[in-house]
Amino acid sequence: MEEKLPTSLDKKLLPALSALQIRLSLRVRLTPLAQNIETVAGCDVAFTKEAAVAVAVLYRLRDLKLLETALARGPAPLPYIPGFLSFRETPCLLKAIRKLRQKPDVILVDGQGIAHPRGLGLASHLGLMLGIPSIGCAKSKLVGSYKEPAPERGSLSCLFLHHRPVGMVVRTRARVRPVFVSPGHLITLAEAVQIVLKLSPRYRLPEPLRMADRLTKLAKKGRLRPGDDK
DNA sequence: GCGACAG
DNA sequence: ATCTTGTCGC
Repeated sequence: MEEKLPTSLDKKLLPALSALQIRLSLRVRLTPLAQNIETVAGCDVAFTKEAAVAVAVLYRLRDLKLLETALARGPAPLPYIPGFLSFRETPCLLKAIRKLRQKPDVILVDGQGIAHPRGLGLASHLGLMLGIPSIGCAKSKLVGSYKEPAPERGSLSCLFLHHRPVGMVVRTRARVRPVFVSPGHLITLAEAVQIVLKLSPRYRLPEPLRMADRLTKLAKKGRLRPGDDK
């Protein structure tokens, strides 16, 4: 006898989560980085039924060298609901990022920063919880409007929401679909864009996100040693 | 009523 | 995101 429908959540849950996002968004700060950035962490999650597996990788920005990796497993609190992704992925991602031996200067996240209906995308949520500067780099947009950027690598086009610039549509590779960059926390849009371009010298997605995505899928299928590379 | 809709 | 074979292109 099935009593609960996977798609029917408590009627009071989403309104409560929306209120929480609005409250948290007021704490997000879009300020210039206080110091030079040496390391950037990339993170991603993969799901299997109700379980989630997250991976955090640490890169040295200067030469894009992989310094370390961390893995964590956990449950998926909620199903995927547009606008509430952070409540599904944040728990496991936090565990993985906190496992890194060295604290990253910046966190790069596969999702939106402030380019969100209530100004608190996954990247902003994670940065705020950790108190670390964060950048949102999504493969597609959630909200806002923009003009298609030029086909050359490095071309930019502002993403607007309510007449306000909340992100930048960035062409990281010539003639390839652009990515959507938005500041998460403790960083400016301009700084976020520069870092993403620096981390994407050859492929559409920044190296940290490509690596995190690859490791996350390896961990889901085959086995992945606690401390393993490539 | 008709689209849009991070992962 | 996840489910999946072959296939077009550099």
